[in-house]
Amino acid sequence: MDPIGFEHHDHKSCIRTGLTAVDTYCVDHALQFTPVRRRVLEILLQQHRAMGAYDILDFLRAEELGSQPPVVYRALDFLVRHGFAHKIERLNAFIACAHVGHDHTPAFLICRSCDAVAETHTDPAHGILGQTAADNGFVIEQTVVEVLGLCPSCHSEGKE
Amino acid sequence: MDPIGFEHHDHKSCIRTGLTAVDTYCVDHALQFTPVRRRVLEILLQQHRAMGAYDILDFLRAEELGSQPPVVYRALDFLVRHGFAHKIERLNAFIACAHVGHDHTPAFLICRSCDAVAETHTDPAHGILGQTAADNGFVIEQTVVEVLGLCPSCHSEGKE
DNA sequence: TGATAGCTGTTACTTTATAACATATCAACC
DNA sequence: GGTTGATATGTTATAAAGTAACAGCTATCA
Repeated sequence: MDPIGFEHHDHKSCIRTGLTAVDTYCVDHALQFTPVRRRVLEILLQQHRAMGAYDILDFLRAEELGSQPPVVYRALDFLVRHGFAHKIERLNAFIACAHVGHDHTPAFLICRSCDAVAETHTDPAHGILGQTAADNGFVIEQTVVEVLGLCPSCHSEGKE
Repeated sequence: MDPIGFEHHDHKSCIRTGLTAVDTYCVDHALQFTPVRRRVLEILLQQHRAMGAYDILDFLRAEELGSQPPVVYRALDFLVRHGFAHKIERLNAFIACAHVGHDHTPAFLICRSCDAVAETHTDPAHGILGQTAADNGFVIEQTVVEVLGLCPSCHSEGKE
């Protein structure tokens, strides 16, 4: 499970693979992967970047697939709830999950210069943080890890 | 540096200590710790919880210390920029720093049941995440770590 | 003494997100 | 086959969070 986001790749196959994985998962788990939900995920996969809910809504509007905020927020809620997409809290934005089907705690590397986002993973239960939580009787359920900095290409261009 | 937030403590002294530490830091670093900025920090210390900007603004309004959003957002920006307060992205809220003066990467334990927030710290540069960033040439500048779950007292009360 | 830099006050606005209710779809069950 | 319940969508309206832009104030200092 390498981080996905900064390197070049076969993007068409990455969209296809992502949708197929979710199709399969939804069939297996009796989830309704409806047209709106599918299209929102497809937009996220196609754009391959963190998108605001209203950015996504613009796409839906253009194709008459729902035009009001609750439509896109509900679809995003479904996708996030089932791990098909993630919310980047720091950006108030959403991104397709790069590791559908793998149980993982996502972590994001966010470039502050070009806004590229790469998904990787982490293991909060171990290390100093997990130890602190355990010592204090705190029960970890979900972990948000978002790293800000400079991606390889912005860094090599000497961006400040 | 123990996590601060869930256990009982001498709260008055904690407010006093926090303000004094920032007073000193600002004198040493030629920062202007103005009345509005001081009062916002004091409110955060007194309330000892994550507060939305508009919650803080309500306090300021009541004492005629500025009544419009930019006033509180600017004060918060100052406090966050210098590490006297932190933003909890997940809650769109702010909290006084519990470790002023110590150079640290804050991490927060957030109870989803009672909204209590405890500040602890982490070390993102080490572990799997730091390794991944290094391997990919990503330069880490800032890290957001927010853990959601159940605090000891909500957990022991059997909250779901 | 006027020029600069930084802080505050205010208006107006943008962006992000949700409550509430009506309508539609579909499968399970009698 | 009609009823019911659960789930999804459509829509209006509004709440909550955050910012741009500009005017005015204060202190410092060349």
